Amino acid sequence: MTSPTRKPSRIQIENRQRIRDAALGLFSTHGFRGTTLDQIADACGMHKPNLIYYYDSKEAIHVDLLNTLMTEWLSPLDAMNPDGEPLEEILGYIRQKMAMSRQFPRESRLFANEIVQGAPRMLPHLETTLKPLFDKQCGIINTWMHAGKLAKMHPAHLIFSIWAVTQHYADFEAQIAVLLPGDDKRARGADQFVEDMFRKLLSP
Amino acid sequence: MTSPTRKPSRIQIENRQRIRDAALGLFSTHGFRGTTLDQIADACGMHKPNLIYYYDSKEAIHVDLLNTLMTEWLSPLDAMNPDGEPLEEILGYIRQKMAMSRQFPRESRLFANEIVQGAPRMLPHLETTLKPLFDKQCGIINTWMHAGKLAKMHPAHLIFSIWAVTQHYADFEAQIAVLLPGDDKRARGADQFVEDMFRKLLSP
DNA sequence: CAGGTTTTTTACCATTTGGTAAAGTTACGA
DNA sequence: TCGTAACTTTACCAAATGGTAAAAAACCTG
Repeated sequence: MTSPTRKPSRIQIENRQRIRDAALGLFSTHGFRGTTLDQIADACGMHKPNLIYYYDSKEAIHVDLLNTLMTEWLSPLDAMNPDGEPLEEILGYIRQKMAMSRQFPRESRLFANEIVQGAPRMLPHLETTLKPLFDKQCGIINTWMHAGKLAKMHPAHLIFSIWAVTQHYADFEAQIAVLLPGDDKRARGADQFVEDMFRKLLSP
Repeated sequence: MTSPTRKPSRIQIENRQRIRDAALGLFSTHGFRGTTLDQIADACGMHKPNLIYYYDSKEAIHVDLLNTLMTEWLSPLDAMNPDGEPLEEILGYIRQKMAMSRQFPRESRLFANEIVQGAPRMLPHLETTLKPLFDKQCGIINTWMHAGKLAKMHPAHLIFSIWAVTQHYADFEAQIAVLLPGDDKRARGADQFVEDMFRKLLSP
């Protein structure tokens, strides 16, 4: 690999992307230890030493994935506007989370795997990146509640419940597919239910 | 091992239990592939070949755990009484799920790991055991709703949301511990929030 | 307490797996 | 177009890992 200061070549950008995409699929369904370098190499049509040429180790791929995805995964939370209409801001956030569960289930499961196992590779990132954002948004929600715009409740637990319910549709998809077959209108039904649920909960 | 028809000896019962207990802790935090036989042997003070004496393979331990725990994990759902007071029956179920999240987080995470990864070793069990119970309880809830005892909503999604919110406290504990430190009153706050949330949601 | 049965331990093995060395090939700027 | 740096491939390795063979020890029952 070239010196760390040099900007990456076109080939580097492309191949790192190929690796991340293949690794995302595998890590998200088999976990870190359940995925082998050979599987990743296979999935992206490269040879194993070639992966190590682009990433120092298997763990480096995993860490890069987590860090790369963390920001975009959180961006809808950051986008909540303190000056907006409170109920619509939160419902908008919930809608985005539901859409992400459907469009990016691999990302959701990657994080789920990591957190369920105690966040061994992400705890620092949670402290430095997630925590400040979380606290800020809790503050905004709290302001809204005290202004009488929303029903009063513990903002942190409210966010937890939003994460729990929305991500559940991606993370526990295997179970849901068994219990509620015929997936045509499943997505719409879920959207409807979740929106109604939080609207009722939040209405003052 | 002795013939399969013979009833297990005292030592067999004890040692299988020791193995399951150690394996539960490890599988639930490192996943199936992330746990080694040596780790399990270490954790229960036995030698590796001794594990294989009691269980045919590492996978056999995992499967036995999942099957053994599935029933007790679901028993509160089964306990919902069609002739009881609807709101109290469901809130009672929710309280039990919250208590289980706190008392048996290892079990919760074991299942979470398994389901997130596509339930590779549990799909048949979900179909045969969980699905019928789930359908039955959805029917009961539906009856209650049509009798005007509860707000009308999709019963399946209601159960999903209960599972999502209650199990979230066990499965994502690592994240919650970062975001809401000072765990003294965290449990009480969670119980309060979840109960209020579903009471408001379900009131007709 | 004798003798077989169950349980534990030691030594070992084949495969898998993350990673390396180094030669070979391709891309690209001067 | 030529030389060098970037990239790819082949061959390989040490450690980890799931599991076995068989001897040794502990246990139970007649």
